[in-house]
Amino acid sequence: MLTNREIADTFHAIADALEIQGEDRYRFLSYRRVGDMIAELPEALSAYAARGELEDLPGVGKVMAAKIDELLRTGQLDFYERLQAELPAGVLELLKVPDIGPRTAGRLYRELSITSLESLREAAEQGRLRGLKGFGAKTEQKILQGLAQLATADTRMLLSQALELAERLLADLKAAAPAVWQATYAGSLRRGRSTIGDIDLLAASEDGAAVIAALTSLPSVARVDSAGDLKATVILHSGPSADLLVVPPARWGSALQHFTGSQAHNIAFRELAKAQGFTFSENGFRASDGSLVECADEIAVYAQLGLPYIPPELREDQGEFAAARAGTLPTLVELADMRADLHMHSTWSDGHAAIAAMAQAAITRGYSHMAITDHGAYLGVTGGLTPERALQQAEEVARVNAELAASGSNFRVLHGVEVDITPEGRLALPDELLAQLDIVIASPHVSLRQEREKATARLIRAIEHPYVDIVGHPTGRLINRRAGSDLDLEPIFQAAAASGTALEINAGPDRLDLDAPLARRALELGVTLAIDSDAHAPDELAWMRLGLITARRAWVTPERVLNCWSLERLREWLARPKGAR
DNA sequence: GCCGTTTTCGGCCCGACTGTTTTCAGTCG
Repeated sequence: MLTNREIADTFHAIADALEIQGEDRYRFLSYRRVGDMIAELPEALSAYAARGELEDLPGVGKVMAAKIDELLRTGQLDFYERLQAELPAGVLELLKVPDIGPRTAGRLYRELSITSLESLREAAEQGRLRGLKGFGAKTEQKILQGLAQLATADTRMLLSQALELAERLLADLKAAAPAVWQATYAGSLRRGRSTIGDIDLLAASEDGAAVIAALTSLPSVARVDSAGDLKATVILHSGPSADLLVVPPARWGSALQHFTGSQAHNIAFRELAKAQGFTFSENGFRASDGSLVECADEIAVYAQLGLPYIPPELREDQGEFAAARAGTLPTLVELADMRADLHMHSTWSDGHAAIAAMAQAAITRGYSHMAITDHGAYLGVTGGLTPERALQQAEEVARVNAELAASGSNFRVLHGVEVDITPEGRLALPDELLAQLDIVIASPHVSLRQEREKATARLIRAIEHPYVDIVGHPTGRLINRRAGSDLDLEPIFQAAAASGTALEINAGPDRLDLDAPLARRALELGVTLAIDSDAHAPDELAWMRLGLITARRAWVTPERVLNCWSLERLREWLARPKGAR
């Protein structure tokens, strides 16, 4: 059975092929929109198909539904096969090169028989491109540069890397350009996606040219790709590119809304504006008489169409407009709601700090409690806790709590463990020990390549274990390095909801697992969530921010998150038999 | 190819920057 990802890729390929062939704009756009929609879908397409709901999906009509159905049933698509026969797959690859779009790709294929990145490079090096009408030496150079860039920038940045880079760039820009009144990052970074392609920056200033000049002369900038009076694109020494847009302060709101996206959200928003007699752009709302309504903040942008403010993390055209109209937008969890971090390690296993030091760091972050959850001994985990050492650790936790109480602090440390889930779904520590601990996280660390059926049964068995409170990083994915386990998530979420087991949004920068679409579906099915740093050092408690952003993208409210509960409420929940939670 | 608070046909988001074509198409976000 094809995954949503594979089917989305097929639709994107169809859209690209149709566009290169010069098909009607709105025909290929409809394929692209459906591809985008499928990529963000919370449930497997087969589930919608089984319920006969394909045509209820936005942008899917009879034709699209039949194509999805054919892909699900046969694993291939006749229509797509025929397209591929007309247009070699290598031609679609050309679209990955910056500055090569569908028109250019089509001409390169038809006029120079270029069918791969390799043959494109040869043709450019031999100076054959400039023979084409409209192509000069400069264009040829740009294409060669684009090909080189493609070879280096093959993976997207982690959210954590992009945040750090953007914040440094903003600081540098503000220092170099006094004319900047306000500046922030926008794009997929502001929406909190788990990986980021390039950095989008927005600055408010009355002197756009000065701000653009300041950006292009920053030491961190390797190359200027384009630069006008209002926007510029630069390539950074560290590899990624950054786009800067400069607008007058009076247009800050409309520009920020425009530049934050997503594209799908913007299209839907602009269609709404149109229905109310406006055209909307980064400059504001233009009425039919030509007058312009400027918006200094985003609240005014949404208010113009009678909508409440929609937080950036929700702007994916995944139901946020309907919720906004109905007044049912969620009150998203915030950093200030977080009272605890319930998954972290100390020198008792593979962490780098003592329990007391981790507690101090947690106190500094404003938490009221935390759980220390060192690894249980199993297979390769070095220094994992044996039952004996776990009991010794309990004494240290008690000492730390006694010292905290003696110093007048109300902060408390819960004693837990992160126990391994064996390939069969058993736990790697004895029940007698687990029963004595305050909190138990069970996580998969080994045998992550099991068959779907086995992997699913394994996780459900752990979820249903009477002493498991949280399942940590449920899929085991590592961003850019390892896909998660092949899991049937619906029954897993149902089991978690029914058994009163929380599922984790692990905030580790390369985990973010569950990711946002999965966490959103888990929430819909009634699962309680935990958002935890999995810190191995005091500084890493700051990773909570990444988990929080991911949770917000999943429409998570504080009520549904263990970490947002008071210590009393959490203790009460932990003390209850699992079936009664 | 889809779709409906100007509905079942006629629309479909918007604008800046670049190169090269002296008036704009192509690309991008």
